[in-house]
Amino acid sequence: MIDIRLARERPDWVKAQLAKTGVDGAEVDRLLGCEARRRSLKQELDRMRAERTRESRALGALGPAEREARRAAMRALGERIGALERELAQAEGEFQTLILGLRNIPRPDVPEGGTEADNQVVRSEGAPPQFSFEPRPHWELGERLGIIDFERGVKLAGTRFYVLLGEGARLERALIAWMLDLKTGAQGYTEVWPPLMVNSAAATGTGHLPRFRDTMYRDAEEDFWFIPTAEVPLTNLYRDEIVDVARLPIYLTAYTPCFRREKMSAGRDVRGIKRGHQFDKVEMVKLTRPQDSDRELLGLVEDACEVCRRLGLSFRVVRICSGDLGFASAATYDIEAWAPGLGEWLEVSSCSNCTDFQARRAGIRFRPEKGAKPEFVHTLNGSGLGLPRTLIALLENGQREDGSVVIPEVLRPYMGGKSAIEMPRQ
RNA sequence: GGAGAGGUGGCCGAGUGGUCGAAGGCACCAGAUUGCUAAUCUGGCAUACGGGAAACCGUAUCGAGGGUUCGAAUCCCUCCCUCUCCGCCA
Repeated sequence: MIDIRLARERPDWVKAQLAKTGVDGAEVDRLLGCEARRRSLKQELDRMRAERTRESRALGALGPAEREARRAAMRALGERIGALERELAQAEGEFQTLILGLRNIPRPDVPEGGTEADNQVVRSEGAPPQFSFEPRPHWELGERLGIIDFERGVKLAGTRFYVLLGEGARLERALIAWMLDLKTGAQGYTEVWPPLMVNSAAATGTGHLPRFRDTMYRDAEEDFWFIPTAEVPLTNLYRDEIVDVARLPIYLTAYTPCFRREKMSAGRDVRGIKRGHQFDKVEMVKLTRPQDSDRELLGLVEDACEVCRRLGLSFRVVRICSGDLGFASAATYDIEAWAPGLGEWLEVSSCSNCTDFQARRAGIRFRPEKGAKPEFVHTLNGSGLGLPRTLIALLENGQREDGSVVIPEVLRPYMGGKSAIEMPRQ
């Protein structure tokens, strides 16, 4: 959530910043109006409670007869306090709804723009492969190789599910193991194996609740939400804690399956493995001091690029414009890998600086120095990478005319030394 | 799932209706002191919100939420969590 004090002190500035993301200034006005009402209610309530405390203590010292005489008046005061408390609770609830529903403020250097079309390609790396034949899409390659089974995925679960088989399953496992080795090795992240279900508090901490409850799967009876990304458990690891400043920055990584309803994307990307209800991802999360987060975002992007680079993929880095930023993000870079079969750039990673937005929601703080007041950390997250789209890029880039697929050098030790996935014998 | 015990400040731990935000201890910070690498003494030391230029003041917070009461850490109800034992299970 945003800093309500900032909004109170510089409402015009906050409105101007949020306007860049498409937020109507009236929303900020509503929030401030509600906050003012809440504050004045609290002030009046504080006065009345102070009176009650004072009088009650005096009563305690009195004899039974006098106490009895004043009881009615005190009771009336208690009832007025109760009424005011209910009123305050309602205002407080409204305020929480509003502030939890308001998105993060973009960093000042984020390019302004309304939609995806205004995103900027920052740089490109790696030449796209040239084919002497028409490159096939991954679903064709996967089915012919017998490593992706769409029909049986539908049989088991439904549309948007698939099954990886044989070398396909092995390749997925190889990618996970290799990526984690890279993250935990040269890149210095600490590996985490978190719960795949989290409670509402955690889902609220990262900004997924309350606004995006429709996008998550949940347990019907208990307060469990299937994680849409490992960002949720990783960022919430230190929820309601004051982390030792000497430990910052904290780098975390985890491989997890991710679960998304994809209701909003009905009809989009229905073919292939680009968008499923369940997918694997290796995620990176950083907790940093506020003054370090801009620099750490660049490092995060670089850590994701390095995965593409070592896989031999052709990729580009895209700076997301203000209007296309995610809810919690103040600055985002996407990394897109070229998929020659699909003929499109695939978002394989999205790296964001969420500044103090999530830290405020989740209560993650640090003490800059001994005796100083705790401040909110900055949180960052990025995919390193999303597995299905990486798999698409590998299959489509590595394909040969006979339908076999070359395995990148770095993955071969994880694939039993194999250098290619060959077509099955008829 | 059943039975029992328990959840109090950074930690340990007292407190069973009234100046209790909460004794005491540990840890921490400041000062004093001692000729020795630490001891002793004194003082300070929760968080959030609101008001105030500030000193400071007010309110809330003793797992969470309700209730009783003039007044609740303390009594009642519901829920959550932890521990022990039993059952069940990968």
